[in-house]
This record gives sequence, C-alpha cells and structure tokens, in this order.
Amino acid sequence: MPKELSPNIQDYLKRIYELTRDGGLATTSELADLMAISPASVTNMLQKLSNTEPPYLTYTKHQGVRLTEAGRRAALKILRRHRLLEEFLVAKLGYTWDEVHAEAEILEHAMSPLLEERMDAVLGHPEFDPHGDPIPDSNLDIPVIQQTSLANLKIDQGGKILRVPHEDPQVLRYLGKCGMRPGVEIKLLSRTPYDQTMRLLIVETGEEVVIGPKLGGQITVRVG
Amino acid sequence: MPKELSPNIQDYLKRIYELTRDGGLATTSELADLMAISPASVTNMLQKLSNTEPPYLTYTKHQGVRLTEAGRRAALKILRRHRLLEEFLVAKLGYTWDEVHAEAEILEHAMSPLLEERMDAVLGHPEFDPHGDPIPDSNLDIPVIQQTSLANLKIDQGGKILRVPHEDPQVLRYLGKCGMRPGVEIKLLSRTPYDQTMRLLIVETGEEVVIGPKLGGQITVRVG
DNA sequence: ACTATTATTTAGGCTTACCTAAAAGTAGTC
DNA sequence: GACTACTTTTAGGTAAGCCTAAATAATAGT
Repeated sequence: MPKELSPNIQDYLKRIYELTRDGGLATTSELADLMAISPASVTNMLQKLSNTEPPYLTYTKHQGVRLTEAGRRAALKILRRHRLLEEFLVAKLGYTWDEVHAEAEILEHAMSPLLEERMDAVLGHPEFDPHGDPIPDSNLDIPVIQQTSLANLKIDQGGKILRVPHEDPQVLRYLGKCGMRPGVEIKLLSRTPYDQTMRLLIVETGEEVVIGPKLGGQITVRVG
Repeated sequence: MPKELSPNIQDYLKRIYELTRDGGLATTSELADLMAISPASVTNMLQKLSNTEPPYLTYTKHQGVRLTEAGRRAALKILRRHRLLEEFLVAKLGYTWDEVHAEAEILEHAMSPLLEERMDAVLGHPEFDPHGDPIPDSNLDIPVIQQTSLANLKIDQGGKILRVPHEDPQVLRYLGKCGMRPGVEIKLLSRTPYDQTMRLLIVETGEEVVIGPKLGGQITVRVG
C-alpha cells in the first residue's frame, strides 16, 4: 500500500514528469529553477525519493533523474487532477484559460478521489483540458493523438491547433487574443529565414498572426 | 496588512470561533479534543497566536481563550469559504449533506478569493449552507434569524427546522432519513419526563420521529 | 483546609522541507 | 593535461507544528 504522498512530493514528481517527457533526464538545476527553490533542496529531495520503497525515481549523482513506474503513476494522478480542475474551472465557473493554472496548482492537492470522480462526471469525462493537454482517464491512460509541433509545419501547410501548453497568464492572454486556441484551424504563410518567426493565417477569421519560434515551438497541431 | 495565515492557524481560529459562540471561553482541552492533537500542542499555538501583532486571541493561562476582532474576522473568512463549498458541492456536484463537511474542511484552505467569488456567484449568493448554517457574505456579515433550540419547544408547538449543524456523517444520514432537514416543518408531540427525549411530527409526511435531547439540542428552529 | 484528581503548561525532541556556505565533481578551452 | 567556469552535493542550520514526560496550577471531595 503506497502511503499518501505530501503535496510537496507530488509537485516534484509532476515537475520531473514534465521535464522528462522527451525521454531524457531531468537535472537538479532545471528542477530548482522550475520550482524556485535552491539546488541543494532539490538534491535532498531527489535522494529521499530514490530511497523509498518502492522508489519513485532513479537518481544518478551529477547525472539526473527519471521517474520509476511508481513515480510515473503518482505524477499522472496529479496531472489528471490538475487538468480536470482546469477544465472544470473554465466550463463551470467562468474562468479564462489564463487564470486556471495557478488555481489548479493549489487545488489539485486538496482534491479527494470522490471530488475527482464527480467533476469528471459532470464534465462528461473530458479528454482534454482548456489548453488542449490530454487528461489521463481514471486508469491513468492518456489519449494518444497524432500531432506535431507548429515549428515543423511546411510553408502553405495547414493544421488544427491541438495544444497550447503554456502556463504564463500573459502569454496565454496574448495567444488567446490572436486566436491561437485549441481547435482553431491555421495555415503557415511564411517563415523568416534567420530566426524562423512564423506568419500564420487563422482560417476561420482570415486574420494573420506572427509568432516567434520559441512560442510556436511548444504549440502542437494536427496537420492535414 | 495582515499576512497570510497558515491552514493550521486558520483551523485553530475556526475551532475557537465555534467553541465561543456562546460568549464564553474555549479551553485548551476542548480544542485538543476537537482537533485530535495533544493539549501541549494547543498551549503552544495559543501562546503564539496571542503574541502576534495584531493578536488573534486573548489568552489567559489556565483560564481559556477568546478571539480578538482580528481573530474573529479571520475565522469568519474561513467559515464563509467552508459553507460556500458545502453548498457548492451539494448544489453543483451531487454531494449529500453528510459528505460535504470533510471535503470542505480541506478545500477551504486551497480556495482563492477569485474562486470564492465565482462560487458565490454561480450559487446566487446563498445565505445558508446545506445544514442551514448561515454563510457570511463577502463583508463577513452574517444573516440574523430569530431562532431557538429544538429543545426549547413546548408541547404541541410547531416550527420550521433552520439548522442541523452536525458534522458526523452517520448522524447526518440518520437525521436525513428521519426527515430532519432544514426547511422541514415539525411539531413537538411529547417529551419523556426524565431524559427529555422528544417525539416529533414531521408535518409534511405525517411521520413521527424520536430524537434524544443531545441530538435535538443542537437543532434550531423558528417557532410559529 | 488538605489531598486527590484533573487540566494545563513547560521542557526537550522529532520530522518535513526549506536555506546558505563550502566542498567536490564535470566540462570546455587552451 | 591543466585551468576555469559551472553544476551538484555535503554539512550544518532554521521554522512550523506536532509529540511525550515531567512539573505546576486549579478543582473537588471529605
């Protein structure tokens, strides 16, 4: 019986999950940065979490960490709550997509299994949150969709925006105002040679949008 | 600018508020009992909370505590969140009145002012929670209603149940099954001489209910 | 009024999770 | 291969909030 993890630990696991989605390792300083705490504190916690039974992560000194299966499941559990909450806040309480992240970040740790279940039910078991991020189902399975980064689009290629996985409210408000929301059809008009800045057409409105490569690189689309 | 109080401290203040609603003092052991922690821990916290600037309570060694105005306001803030949450869970997420207390107890500490405001709005600024307890408004004013304990009813006197302020799910399920819910009209049929057990008529259904003096003493009614 | 019981406080410790400062390891450049 | 710069770890410390055990104050019974 895995005992109840502290909110702190849940946060560490969630962050590590996010940092290692590419299959690589997460480093001490990446984590320290992301969580706005000192590297020393991170080292301590990583050591602790790799010496539990079962261990939540595999940790190699000076190299980095990755989650074990136990760690991954714990991370997905929180991620499910987080994304369900975001969807709930938008769908039922009139939040905008830039307001939900910070709120969910706190509420996710105060959420009982019953509440999770009820929210899931009244939302009709949603598959995606307001940013288009997939919500793991109650078995922690994640819907898989064929997707690619906006940065991979070819000139004149169109697609539908799937995910805008930013957390910064300012960024989200800006993107929202441009029409860069999940579900929106876009087409790549041109790309500047040197810095890869993209000029896009919002198909519905005919509006044109300019997006830098850094912002655009994280937005994912389904081409076609 | 009063700094952000920790969940722990908020809980202490809320408990003390509840214990001193009769105007008296709360004692160390009452608090220790209620919070299921040792008396020594309570003493520590009481000393701490009476030495802040501003102090949240006035504490006299070996006598007891009561809240200051700052303490009372902090307590009401939490109480508002707690009761709004209870109402929200019942009205919007299909909870029963015996399930909401424990859930709200945790969520109340994770609730932002924005969330409080949105819940209040979608509920239409409710005045009472599912147990009939009054919800302080956003100025922390509490609706006043003329009420008396069920224990004060005279034989053959009728009234409408206003509050059933129990927390124990078992008790609430029992009372609910009997029809003892806020809003229900009842009439006192008889009272046993020695222990004051009450026999009541649920007016709507014509059903009869027997309630001990301890349970009944906490239920409040509006007579007439 | 005195003693037994009960309630409360003091004293000293533990755990979690953070910190800073100093030591040690890793990597890139000459 | 050695020097510098950077990252990471170790060591030692702090604050919150809980604990137990021992000391002290209040209360109640005779």
